[in-house]
Amino acid sequence: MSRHNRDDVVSAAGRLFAARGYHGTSMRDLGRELGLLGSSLYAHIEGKQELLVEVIDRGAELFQQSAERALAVEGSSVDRLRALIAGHVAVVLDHRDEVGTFLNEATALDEDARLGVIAARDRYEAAFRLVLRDGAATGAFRSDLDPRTNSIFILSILNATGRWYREGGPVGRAELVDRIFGFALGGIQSSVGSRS
Amino acid sequence: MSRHNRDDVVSAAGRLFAARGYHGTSMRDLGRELGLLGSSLYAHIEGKQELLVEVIDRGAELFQQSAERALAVEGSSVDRLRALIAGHVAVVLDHRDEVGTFLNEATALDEDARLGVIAARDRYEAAFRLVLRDGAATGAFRSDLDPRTNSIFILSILNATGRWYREGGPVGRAELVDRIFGFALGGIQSSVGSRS
DNA sequence: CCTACCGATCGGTAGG
DNA sequence: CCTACCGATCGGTAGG
Repeated sequence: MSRHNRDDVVSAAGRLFAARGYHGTSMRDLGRELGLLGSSLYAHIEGKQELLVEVIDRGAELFQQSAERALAVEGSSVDRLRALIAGHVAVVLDHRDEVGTFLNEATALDEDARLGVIAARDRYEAAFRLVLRDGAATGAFRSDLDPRTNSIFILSILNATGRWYREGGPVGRAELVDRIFGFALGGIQSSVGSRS
Repeated sequence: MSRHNRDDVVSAAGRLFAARGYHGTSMRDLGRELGLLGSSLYAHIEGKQELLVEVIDRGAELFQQSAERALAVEGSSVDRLRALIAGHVAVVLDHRDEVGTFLNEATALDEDARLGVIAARDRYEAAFRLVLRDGAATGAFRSDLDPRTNSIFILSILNATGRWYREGGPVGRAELVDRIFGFALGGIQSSVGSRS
């Protein structure tokens, strides 16, 4: 019963990499997860590192697609920021394993692949910078704040959601998005406090 | 030349755990870092796991002390929030290794120690919740927002700083604190956007 | 802190 | 996908 294909192996790898880390997962662990021996995995893949690359690529791809959809939203910069936030939350919650591995295990990648991930992250962050800059130009956001810093702040909140948010609790997914969006908007619009 | 004491070993362990992760660091790696053999480390410690516990305990302790100092600040809730943020940034930047290990490698802890760390994190987060609640009660912050959610948002930004901020760049440490503080204040004070 | 190890486990391969 | 392995490396110990 239950032969496995390459996709099953990559998915299971994502599960274990996210839960125990790349170096904390052995090929035998991964085999056990699928009901087969560690050595049998090599019928599907070439090596352990290849699995890590593939899981992380999936995560990167999901984020990039989300950004493209969000940037295509008609309306104001505020609308596109909201779409970026909603899209990011959806990716994190619908693909916890790939995202967790993407965010936490990229350090275990070989040099070349790691540089590729860094570049992918910067392309993704650029979508946020673009929206913040546009919004500042049109007066939707304050124009005296650094778009890069604010992009990082918003992404910090978004990337951390997978660490604490649990579905099925008192706060629904839409409410979560509202709260993040509201918090972020306050951070880039208001002129309260010590900022002149 | 250069005999080592237990503290040296723990510090070096923090360096490697933060850089490559607990499972990515071997006792021989750690020995090499100190100029001795892996087996020689056991003159100073009982086991690898003990090193992880100790590094993470140092991180937890630093945050707890910072919170206590911040809560003792005379003045308004806004002043104490600022002190919490400034203290957190200082701990992250002055103790990158312990903090990085505390934040990213706690999953590698044995069950009991891991539960202890979770409890320590909650105690620390409670300081933020307390200040947000006080500020809401005195009218300094909006009272219709959930203190726990906003604490998590602020801590998400703070915990991520070690991942991107580099000292010696265009943004100084005081400026970094200002930006985080301003962003957070906007998030909890303003009533812009879709929040009623 | 080194020498000289230990048994266990690692990623991976040959051959079926 | 299993059997039967391989050399390398793992955390750790005894004895000095």
